[in-house]
Amino acid sequence: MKHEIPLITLQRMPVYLNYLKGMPIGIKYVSSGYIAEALGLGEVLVRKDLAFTSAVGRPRVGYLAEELISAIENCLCYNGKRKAVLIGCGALGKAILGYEGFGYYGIDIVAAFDSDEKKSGVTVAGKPVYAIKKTREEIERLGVELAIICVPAQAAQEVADMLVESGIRAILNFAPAALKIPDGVKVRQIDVAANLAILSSSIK
Amino acid sequence: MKHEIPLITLQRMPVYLNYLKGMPIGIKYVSSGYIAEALGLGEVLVRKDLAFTSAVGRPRVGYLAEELISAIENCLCYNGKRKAVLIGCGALGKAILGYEGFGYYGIDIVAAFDSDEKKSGVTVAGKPVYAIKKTREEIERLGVELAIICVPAQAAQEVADMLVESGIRAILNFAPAALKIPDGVKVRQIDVAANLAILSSSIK
DNA sequence: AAATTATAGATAAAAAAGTATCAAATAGGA
DNA sequence: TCCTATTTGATACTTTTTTATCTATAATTT
Repeated sequence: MKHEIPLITLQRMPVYLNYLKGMPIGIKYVSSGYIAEALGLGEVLVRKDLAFTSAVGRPRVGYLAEELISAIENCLCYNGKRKAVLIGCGALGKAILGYEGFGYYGIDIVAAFDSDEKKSGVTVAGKPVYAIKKTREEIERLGVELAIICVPAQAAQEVADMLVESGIRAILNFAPAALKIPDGVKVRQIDVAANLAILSSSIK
Repeated sequence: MKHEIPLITLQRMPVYLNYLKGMPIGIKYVSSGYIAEALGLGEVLVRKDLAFTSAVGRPRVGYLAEELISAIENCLCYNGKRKAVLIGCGALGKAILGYEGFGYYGIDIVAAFDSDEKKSGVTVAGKPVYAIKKTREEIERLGVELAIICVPAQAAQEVADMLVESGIRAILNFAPAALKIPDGVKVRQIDVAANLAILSSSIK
């Protein structure tokens, strides 16, 4: 495996992984051309991406599917298990808590927080919900590195500041607000409406 | 406005828009440097992006905020209003139906569909829910162009095929599955777990 | 066993995206 | 009114990303 996988390659890794996991179980080998065709990418691009993993392909055959899957998984969670918390147990927060598939990437949502004290003490999808003022304490106690923000846009910056102070190292932000975050803390933004707008603009 | 805005620029448009809309109302002009600083981008990049809109800046002053906002909005929904449907009224589907902010981009979710017939007839966040077998009929009747897939991964391809047959032109897919879609129909994928995994991998 | 073919992996080229530099414009102050 | 500082928009340059080409390898066919 080479060093420092470019973000753009990293972003394609889950796409490869999904495709590979979705293949019929009988298939033992996959070629880069086959993957490229299925995903609408160039075959050289696929090979270059896969070159960042530890998988090696065999001429005339391709990659051993099973090996490729674990090589990509390894690449996506090569630091082992990571803990995450979720802030904001509204409809979206609850939906995410119920979402299976984090474990898949070595991520474990260990707790959720909400400003509505009435929600404290309950569990959603098996995850305990705490009052938001307990956030820092719990993050430090549990050694959490990742956070998911599902609060309304107006509250997002305040929550983000608190998360950064608590030592969180990466934030997935669903609030439609550009967060001001110090260097060193990574942020990714998911704005559902914006994504649909981008699609809408790109059709004539 | 130049022609054919690159996707990468289009993707930043909502970011600019959010930032601009979040500014204190007293501010009349914004410079590219100011925006760049706030969003952690290069100032030339911001100017290049904004050059795709119809907004023109004034030397020594910057862009008229109000004008810039509508220029970007115009750019993101320059075809006017678009109708969308949502397939799959589980927790995530309901959360999205309740999400305000589509109208903002000229998008109107006009109906939702679910395979569970018990949900037919009800409304979620004011949107009518129909049986999934009515999808094609309703899409054609209402002249819908956009669709949001919120069904489980196993069902996603089948739903996507039906949407394409019904004449849908762009799909926002929340199911963690790579969809095989004919050219001409645009797809964007949002995979929550994958996004968190990418973040997780990018911290050391 | 030799020839053929499909595929990986490497290298080179091209295209796209981002960054730096600079002239022109203009607001504000001397 | 003239000078200075700031900001746009254009152009040139650099870096990143993607695509094309080529060589080596190994499975398959002859």
